[in-house]
Amino acid sequence: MSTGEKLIVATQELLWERGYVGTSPKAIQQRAGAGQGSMYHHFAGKAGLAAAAVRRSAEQLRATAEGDLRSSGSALERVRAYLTRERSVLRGCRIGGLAQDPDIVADPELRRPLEETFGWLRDQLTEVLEKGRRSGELTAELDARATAATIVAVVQGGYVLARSAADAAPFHQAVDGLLRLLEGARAQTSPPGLRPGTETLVKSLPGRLGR
Amino acid sequence: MSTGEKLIVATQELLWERGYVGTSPKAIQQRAGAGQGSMYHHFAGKAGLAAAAVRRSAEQLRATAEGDLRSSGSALERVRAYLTRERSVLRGCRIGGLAQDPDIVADPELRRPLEETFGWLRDQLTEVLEKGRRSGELTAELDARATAATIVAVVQGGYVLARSAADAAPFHQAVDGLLRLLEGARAQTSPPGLRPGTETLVKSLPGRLGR
DNA sequence: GTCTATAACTTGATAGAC
DNA sequence: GTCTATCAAGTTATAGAC
Repeated sequence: MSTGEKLIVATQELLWERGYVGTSPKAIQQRAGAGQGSMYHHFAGKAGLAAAAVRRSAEQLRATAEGDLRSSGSALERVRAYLTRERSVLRGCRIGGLAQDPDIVADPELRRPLEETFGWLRDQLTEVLEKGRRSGELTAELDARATAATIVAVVQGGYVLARSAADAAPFHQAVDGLLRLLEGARAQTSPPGLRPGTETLVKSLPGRLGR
Repeated sequence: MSTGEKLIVATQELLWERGYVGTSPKAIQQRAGAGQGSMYHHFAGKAGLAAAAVRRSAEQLRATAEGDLRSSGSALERVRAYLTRERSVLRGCRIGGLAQDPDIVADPELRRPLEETFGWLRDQLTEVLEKGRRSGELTAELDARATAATIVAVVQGGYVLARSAADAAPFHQAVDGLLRLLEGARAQTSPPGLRPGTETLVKSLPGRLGR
């Protein structure tokens, strides 16, 4: 691995662990096994190196989410795959965690990858939900765009609750609560073309929020 | 206001704006209009002062949330009051934002107010939802505890999305999506004692997720 | 490309005068 | 109680040797 690469990887790790404000060039150099001169030769200071590291982390997050959301199955199964993927909950989100950092949100070049990542993620989820709605899996009243924002927010907020409690449980509880609510958004009427009797409709109700 | 008070207030502001790692004793002293000696006379260094400030912010957050959740109305109306209260969305949560700070979560004295605040908040919401469930307003299948975690997570995650986008819209969208899902958790059968006809049941369905 | 030296400044705290 | 002086260590670079 080149020195430039090592510096980016070290910066990614430190940004995740300590944020931008809490990460010093010295710490980056030590972790990367590179000297001062190397760092300033390859990058334009701390901000330039951080920008490269944040863009890299954003790419990786996208690749991972893409795997979950493009899995086979119904819309709800894809959303469930995304929500229940294994995560290092107590470490938090590599991208979302940076949103709290004042120097990240103040610098457009550092903030843009965050905005783009969450925008892309909401777009992907919106598409999955909208397809589920149009196929008759989800209720016609579902607002796919708003629901997508809710899903992403639950994950990001779950991290906050887990780190506050030093325990992953609140994260999983929040996800569980969301999944139950989403199951309540399954269409009660059948997809276009079928005509269920009233009895079918009524019988399906008690299980609306069950697993 | 006493010098001790001024130092606490200044620290509260700076913790909100810049986090713990990003806040220096010097900045606190300047904002409070106090010298080095004053600060170290009243508090045991940066950590001690921060602990007092975090506890103060936690108390204030609780008082505010209590006002929303103890308002009159149905369970859903109380939850809605909490979720739609006016917030300075782009500033983020004074308490939740600190969960990202490595030095906050590493120090039990600094992290405990966060854990207690979110624990208390989830307890309050659980109680509101459970009352709604038992009264027949909400579906019997609702998991009050998990749903409470989801609600808190949406707010905290909404802040993350808004700060990432430098725009309050994603916050409001996430809350909107959650409120629509919660309306889908309204009981379809009437409270115990009433016996609605099938017609009423069917007619109520199309509005399940509407406003 | 990578290294060390140096610089100007900030950080977090202590000492002691008043 | 509040102030200024002082301090060792760290921060974010730049300069120039190799």
